[in-house]
Amino acid sequence: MKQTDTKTQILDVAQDLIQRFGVNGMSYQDISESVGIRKASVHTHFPKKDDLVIALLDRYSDRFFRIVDGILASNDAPEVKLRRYCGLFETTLRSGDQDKTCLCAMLGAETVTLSEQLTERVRSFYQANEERLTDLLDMGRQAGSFRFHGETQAMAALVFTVLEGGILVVRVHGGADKFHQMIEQLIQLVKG
Amino acid sequence: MKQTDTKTQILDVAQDLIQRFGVNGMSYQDISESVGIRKASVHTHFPKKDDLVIALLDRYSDRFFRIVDGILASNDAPEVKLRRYCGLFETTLRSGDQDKTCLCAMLGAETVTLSEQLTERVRSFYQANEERLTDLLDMGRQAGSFRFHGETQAMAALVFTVLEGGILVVRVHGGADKFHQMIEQLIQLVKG
DNA sequence: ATTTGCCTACCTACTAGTAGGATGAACTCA
DNA sequence: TGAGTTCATCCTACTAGTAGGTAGGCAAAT
Repeated sequence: MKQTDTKTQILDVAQDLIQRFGVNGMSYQDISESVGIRKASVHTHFPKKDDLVIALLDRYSDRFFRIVDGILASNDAPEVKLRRYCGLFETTLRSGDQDKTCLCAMLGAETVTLSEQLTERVRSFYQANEERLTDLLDMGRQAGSFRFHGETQAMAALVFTVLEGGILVVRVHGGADKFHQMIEQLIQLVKG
Repeated sequence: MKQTDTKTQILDVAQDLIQRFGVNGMSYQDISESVGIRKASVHTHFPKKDDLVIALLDRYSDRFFRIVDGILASNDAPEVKLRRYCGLFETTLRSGDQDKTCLCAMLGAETVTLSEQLTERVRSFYQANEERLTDLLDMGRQAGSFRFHGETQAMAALVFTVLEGGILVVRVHGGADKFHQMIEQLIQLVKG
């Protein structure tokens, strides 16, 4: 019980730090200060930094896709599903001090400095998202609620990039409100 | 002459490193090794890291907007202008090992860890881009070649985000070819 | 004669990671 | 039941390496 507590606390703190400052902007010292244990004790739970980030990515992916698949399995109209999906990213951005990105967006920006293990996990997160988006867009198209030009896959890639790239970019200028406005514009284009 | 040479060399190397690894992933040691002088000598030219990055941002902005304004002032059709503008980002991504981002895209992702001075410069880079894009989209709309829904400003923000955010994201999965495909899809949506 | 550019040598602070000891809870077995 | 054992967690103390930055000297050009 207490064991899980500390481990979970470490993961929670590390996730928050990475979502704001990035993997390279987060240190074991930062974690230890936030959790209230010594730096060496953090290493007890996650010997190497990669161990921590991998555990983090796995937990994040699991949680994220459980929510996404819940949205996709619902009886909502395609447009509502799309709005709820986009809302996940907006909610992340609006949480805390409005400077939190998607974990995998941050890792994506840092990809060149990361181990192949990490990059591979981020890549499969991206891929899984695009696949689900492709399905969603396809269904919406068949239902007649989406009328965009071009291939569904290209549109899915575009939507995902706006969300994942946008959450990084808007922190500099415009913030969550601008992010919201951009998503709205995007959805209008999807509807055609 | 020789002074300018070294200074320029430092700027060139630093820009390349930041575009790939980020400000926090680049060190004076890295620069000194690439240029072939000692670390302390880099400090002679740019005492603080912020001095270097500010000089870099100013040079980058000047060069970038000289090119952009050249495109906008040309006699090309709006669609051609838009393609040439997007092409600037794609060219950056395709240069070197295909892992180079826009300088301000990288700084944008790192914004939370940067000084206000730097963030302010990145912000004005973003703003200036969106203004020019808004003008371009407006002209294209009036000429009848662009028929997108929604406000021009929202569309400009969307286009810019796809370019600046996309150049970060596609390095993980898809690379320059995917980036190209996304831009193509975006232009189709702008044309309506 | 002063400035410029580069050097060696150094500083403090911080990075990830390790060694080994103290504590305490849980399990084992006579 | 009680003694011994194992194991997890946390600790202090440390390593080697890297970060940004400084002090001060030397040589060549202005």
